[in-house]
Amino acid sequence: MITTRGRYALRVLIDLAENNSGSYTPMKEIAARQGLSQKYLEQIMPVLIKNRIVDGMSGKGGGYRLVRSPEEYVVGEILSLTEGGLEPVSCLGCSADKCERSDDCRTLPMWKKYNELTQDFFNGITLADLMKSDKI
Amino acid sequence: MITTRGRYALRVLIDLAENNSGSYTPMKEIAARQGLSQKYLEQIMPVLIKNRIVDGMSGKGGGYRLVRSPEEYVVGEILSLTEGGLEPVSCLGCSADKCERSDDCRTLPMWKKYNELTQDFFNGITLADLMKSDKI
DNA sequence: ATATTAGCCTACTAAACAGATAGGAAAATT
DNA sequence: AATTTTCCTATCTGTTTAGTAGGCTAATAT
Repeated sequence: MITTRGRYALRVLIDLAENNSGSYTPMKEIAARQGLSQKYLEQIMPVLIKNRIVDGMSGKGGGYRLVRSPEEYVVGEILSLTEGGLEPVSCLGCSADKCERSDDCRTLPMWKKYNELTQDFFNGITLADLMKSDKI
Repeated sequence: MITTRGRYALRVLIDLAENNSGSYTPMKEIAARQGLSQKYLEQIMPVLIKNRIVDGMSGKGGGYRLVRSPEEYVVGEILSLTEGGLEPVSCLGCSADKCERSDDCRTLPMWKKYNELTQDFFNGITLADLMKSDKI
């Protein structure tokens, strides 16, 4: 289940893209427009900063800014970063504690295929696609 | 994320299908073969009984038995029942507290499409498919 | 009768996660 | 120096996950 972290991150990025004036947009504005807690969003942003998804600027006149054009943002990347992966079962996670039954697990191939399906789906959608909803 | 409830339920059904002798298989045997807690499985089984997925028989010689042939079991049904739905975001759940922004939500169409993709994927796989892993 | 087995029920726990709230430090701009 | 804003850390409440433990009843086969 996709949590608020991933969903809110997407909404912030869409908001930034739709209200893009070239300058920085303070989180206060975005939170008000989106009806979300500013403090909670401030917690989600650092991971986007560290991974060069957005550019953050402190001080008066500061805020956040996209660093690419909307077509260059892939939804799968945003969700993976903010959710910490999109794997449908724990055995496929990065902290994969290698199940000893995995060699003859009857369901593992299914989970793997579903994982690929999920990755492909979300990697096939860009921020620009989300803005013109008929593309989805 | 698919939890142990859904994954274990599938493993129980596969075990029943693979060791199908026509008679009833006690949970003790299944738990031992699959390396799972019998008590925990006992918690998961009632939902499968109530929805006529398996047939349970008390007393000596009792246990559980499939009521259909493996080709007639769809993975999506098993997962939906044991997980309580497969929706990727809470706004698509049955206890849908109708988000007031849903009319112009930029991401809702994506979640809906992903939901359909997920349903279609798991509804396209049967227990019989899981048994011959090359089919996946 | 006795042993076996599901079915049901209650209670409990330990750990993690979800969804925040709060306070303040650091940086940058005016 | 004052203000704005990011950025960091801590805390909190409630829920979920993944079990464990125990016992009771009803049904069934031998």
